Amino acid sequence: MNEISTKERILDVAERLFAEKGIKETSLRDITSAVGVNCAAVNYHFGSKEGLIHAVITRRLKPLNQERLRLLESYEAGADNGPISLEQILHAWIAPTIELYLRNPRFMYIAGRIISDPNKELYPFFVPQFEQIFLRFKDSLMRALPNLPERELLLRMLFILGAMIHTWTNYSDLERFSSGPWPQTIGEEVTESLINFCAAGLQAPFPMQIGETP
Amino acid sequence: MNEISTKERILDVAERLFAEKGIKETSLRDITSAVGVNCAAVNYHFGSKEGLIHAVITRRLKPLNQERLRLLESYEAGADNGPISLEQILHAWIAPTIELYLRNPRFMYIAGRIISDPNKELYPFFVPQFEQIFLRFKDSLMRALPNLPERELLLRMLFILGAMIHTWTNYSDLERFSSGPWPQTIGEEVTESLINFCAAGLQAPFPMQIGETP
DNA sequence: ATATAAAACAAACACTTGTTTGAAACATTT
DNA sequence: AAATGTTTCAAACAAGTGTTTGTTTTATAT
Repeated sequence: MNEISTKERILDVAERLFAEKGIKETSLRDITSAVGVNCAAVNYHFGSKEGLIHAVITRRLKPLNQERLRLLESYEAGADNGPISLEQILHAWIAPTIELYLRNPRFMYIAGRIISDPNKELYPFFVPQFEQIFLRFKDSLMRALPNLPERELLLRMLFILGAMIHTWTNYSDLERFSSGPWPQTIGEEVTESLINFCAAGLQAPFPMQIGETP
Repeated sequence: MNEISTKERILDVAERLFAEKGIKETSLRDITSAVGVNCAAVNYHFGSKEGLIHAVITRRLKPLNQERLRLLESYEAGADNGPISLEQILHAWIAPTIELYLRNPRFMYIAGRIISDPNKELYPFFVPQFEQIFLRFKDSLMRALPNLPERELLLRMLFILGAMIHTWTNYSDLERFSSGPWPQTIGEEVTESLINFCAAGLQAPFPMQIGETP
């Protein structure tokens, strides 16, 4: 009755292997043999390997961006048309990713990898899912930082994106540099540190800026 | 006389193709046919594909880290044993990468990709080249920020690393979000913005910290 | 010029890749 | 129970992978 369908089991295993070995480095036979089905199952259920990749991505990315938008709008509604704090904007942007990471660490590896992939095969599919939400947050940040030139704001958003993605994918590497014990997985505390760091970076005085109101 | 050896031409082309298509996605035949030599040339000169990859990396990474160390030590020598500014530390860490990027944008793509690659095949080779210099900068930062707990410092260094790498590899993506004209390549100005952003982030007050001396 | 070493070559090797095919097993509906 | 549609399977396909082999060309040294 409550069995998981083959289609969904393929998605789960593919997500895991994509994260562990990389997308290109994972063969369909790796996936299907781990699931325990025939190698043709992927082509049957998803049409092609690319179809499988798309399905793996969309399954997580859609709810993630919906949650981001939901949070941002709830904060903005609470401040009725007034500007909301940087911390709130950053929280709406970052917190859902950490929640998703806590529930499913593997997907974040995949997302981070696709974004930093110079082979832009997946870009035409991936970027449009980000465009809308990115512009939405850009608008929010422009209202919160009215004196910051657009170019500088975009650069700082790029820095934030990089810090966030890199934290997902490389947090565990820090263990070797720590003299004390190092928690194996990312927790709420890291979210706070990241938001804290980024908020300070966003508020950094812009060198060329004159007559700024603090 | 002044001809470029086959070995070096292979390195140049491999670097270009690795950056454009990815390492795993680039076949030896892609490289050798672009150079105009036989497909066995790579195995002859570098032993294997992995040998070629190692050679491509080391050629750029070694001078980069040497320059970073040189800058850091020159700053520290100028302050005779006193603490040096965050901006100086960050400059020693970031500026050489941008200089390398200006001279050779392609390598930075490769480096960024290897770091964010979940397939850790290249890690045992790549990370040791970073370990020493990373610890060196960690020490410098700990002296400049004596009140910051080690864990928080390491996290912030991770954020900085991510911002830097992501800027190398994804700067051009910002064009689509800019309403005005967007310079195609990264210039000195971006370095300054990055250092500015990271310095502010490093100096962010740590929530759990009490009795801090500014 | 001749011997010796280095470099480049064509051709094949064994292997893996994503995909397709046609038949078998299963489930559902009539 | 028979017919229909869905899912799974074994087997093969064509194309591409890194690597090895033995030979030929080129350069260097005696």
